[in-house]
Amino acid sequence: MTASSPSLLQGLNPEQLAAVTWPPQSALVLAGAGSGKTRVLTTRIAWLLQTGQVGVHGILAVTFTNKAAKEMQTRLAAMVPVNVRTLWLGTFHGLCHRFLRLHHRDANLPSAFQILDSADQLALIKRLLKSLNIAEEIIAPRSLQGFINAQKEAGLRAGVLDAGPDPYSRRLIECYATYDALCQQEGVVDFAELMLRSYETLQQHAVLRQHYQNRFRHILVDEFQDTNKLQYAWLKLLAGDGAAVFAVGDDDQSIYRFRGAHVGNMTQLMRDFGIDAPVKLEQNYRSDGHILTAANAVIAHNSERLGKNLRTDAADGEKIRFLQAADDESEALFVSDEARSLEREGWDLRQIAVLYRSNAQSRVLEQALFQRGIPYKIYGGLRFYERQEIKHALAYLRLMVNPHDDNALLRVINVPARGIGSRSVENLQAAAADAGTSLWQAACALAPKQAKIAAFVRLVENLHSHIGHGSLEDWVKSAIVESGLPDYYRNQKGEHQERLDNLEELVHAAQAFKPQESAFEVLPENTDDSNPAFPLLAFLSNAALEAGEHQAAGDTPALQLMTVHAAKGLEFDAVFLTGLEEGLFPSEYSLAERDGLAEERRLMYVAITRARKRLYLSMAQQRRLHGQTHFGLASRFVDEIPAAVLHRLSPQGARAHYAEPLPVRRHDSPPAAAPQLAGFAIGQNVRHDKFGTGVIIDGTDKGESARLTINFGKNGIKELDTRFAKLTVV
DNA sequence: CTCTAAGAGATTTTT
DNA sequence: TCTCTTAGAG
Repeated sequence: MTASSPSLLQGLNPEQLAAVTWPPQSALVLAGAGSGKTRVLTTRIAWLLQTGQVGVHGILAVTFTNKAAKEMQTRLAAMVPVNVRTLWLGTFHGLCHRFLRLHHRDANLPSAFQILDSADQLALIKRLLKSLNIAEEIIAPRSLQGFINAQKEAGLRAGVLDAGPDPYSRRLIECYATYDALCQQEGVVDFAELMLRSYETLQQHAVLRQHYQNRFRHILVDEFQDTNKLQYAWLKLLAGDGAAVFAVGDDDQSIYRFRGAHVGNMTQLMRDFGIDAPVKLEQNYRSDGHILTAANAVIAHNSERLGKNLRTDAADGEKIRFLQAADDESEALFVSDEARSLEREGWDLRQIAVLYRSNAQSRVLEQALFQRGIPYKIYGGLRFYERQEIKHALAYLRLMVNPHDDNALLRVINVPARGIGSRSVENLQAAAADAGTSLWQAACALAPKQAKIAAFVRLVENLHSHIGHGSLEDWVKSAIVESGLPDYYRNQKGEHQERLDNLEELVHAAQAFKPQESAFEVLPENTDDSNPAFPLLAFLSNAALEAGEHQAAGDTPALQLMTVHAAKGLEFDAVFLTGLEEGLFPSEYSLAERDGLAEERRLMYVAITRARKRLYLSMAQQRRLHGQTHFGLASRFVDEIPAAVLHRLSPQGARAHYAEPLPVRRHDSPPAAAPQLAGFAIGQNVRHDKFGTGVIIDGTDKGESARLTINFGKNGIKELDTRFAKLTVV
């Protein structure tokens, strides 16, 4: 074995070095925000390879997002020469997809199975409910979708679910069973199915299981705190008795419980794999001291942590600025003005983020930024492969590979309009149901009698005939042109140019597409699967698994707007954390859930640790939400930040003054001219001996005194008379 | 088929 | 308040 080259381990701190050179045993690495997590993970792989402890063949490296997988791949390639084809590095779903392509027969799937994205899944569910004659008022399609996905992510099939006495649950379970049968019949798998089917296939086929258990000696997992129960079971099954699992994660950054993430997997891993204690990475290379102090202080309010405290060699830096704005509009204007000032001072707008708890908050911010002419970019819109025109084009491509894809057929049988209205489609569906065939077969049967359906059948047959000659790019071009989509969009009034551009872009994407994964390579053992449509199949799978960027990178510098969730894993020179109000952040919903507050606090921790140099916190005393005015108190999370690192800005002329420390001064007059309420006013913050601090949300003047409605946050909303209640203005 | 109007629902989201 | 979806009329 050659000694590892010094350059590989150079520059690692002692913690990182310990993690990277961990003996070939399982480990749980607790990696704090900004502690060099990705570096440790990739260097560990490089080190294992370089020291000859394992071949590329013996490594399985799993991430959650395509972005993270690519990042690792790039970094790894820079460290050691790796054959990307033999390395199993990818997302959970990407790897399961590869596995199912390779072993589709064992998994009982057709070789050309297709992947349903969430929207496709929902469409199929709606169709299913209709066919079962279940009104959407009885079972909402979205809740059924949530139910099915949750069950699959818990590893449960309809057959093993206990209906119990509740007829609604029984209904859901029946729908789940029918849904699975329908998917199987149509040869489609949803995201959760990719995982579950892989897991079951491994479980049921001992030879296959042993093959992979013997093969993967080192299993490395990124963002381990985000794994759900099924993913954990899958990892455990693959690891078997012999593999070393190297899991990197941060329990304090677990913010995806609502979609099935199970932090308990971290302690479970320690138990199942005999790990005595986690390896901790606590040295932070991102944020200045005060920012870290705030982050540590906030997260310390959570119990049941694995325990970790970030430290830095950096200076304290600037204090955290906190603004209590009168309302959401002034908050937004403050952010806008401040961002512009920062830009003038030489900060890069791309390195400044505006974060919020919920997407609805972005509107006010957008308006203010637009008003001030500050370029911004929002993360969270439709992604490339989710756009209507792209999904239409993809539906034609799917019919090209497999005309029995009912979802695809229904999507485009009348787009562009070709005289096959809802009535004709219903007839078609009835015919298919009667004959027990796909819609395509029913359409072919009806074609001799109905000219319009015959035309559509001819179109699809013609598309199908392209396969076997020409390139992927040619096929995509043909599908777009022959479908008539470009004319359809050209003839539509309104903005169609963007859609036409996107269709053009789809052709470019096909041109540039190279299937990266070996899943589509023809294996010696299944040579009969040399399906000539494989490039298209790979292209379609890629479109479903990797829906593309939320926003084109763009070259003009722009402020970055996103939810706190979307900001996880990113970092910025300056961060504006807005809407820090009780009920918003922490969200009202979370307070009702068990451990909901702890998760919100982790979210706050994530938000704080995004900032390198400067952090702004802001709240609005009055905010319009869903058409109603809400009066909110400052978030409890702000109070959890030590006063010593917090600098409260005065709302008036915050910009003009904040260069010098200001005395604590709060806004003490309501934004709207309010009637005198015995010296109080709506919107004011007041303190009561028993109820604590609250905000006046309503009041009636009674001459000498006033009757005030006060929101005391967690202590409830009280009506108090100023004659009796001892209230002091804060 | 397309347009309009009315109604419901409105954390967080990757694959 | 706003946005998305769907039902019904033209």
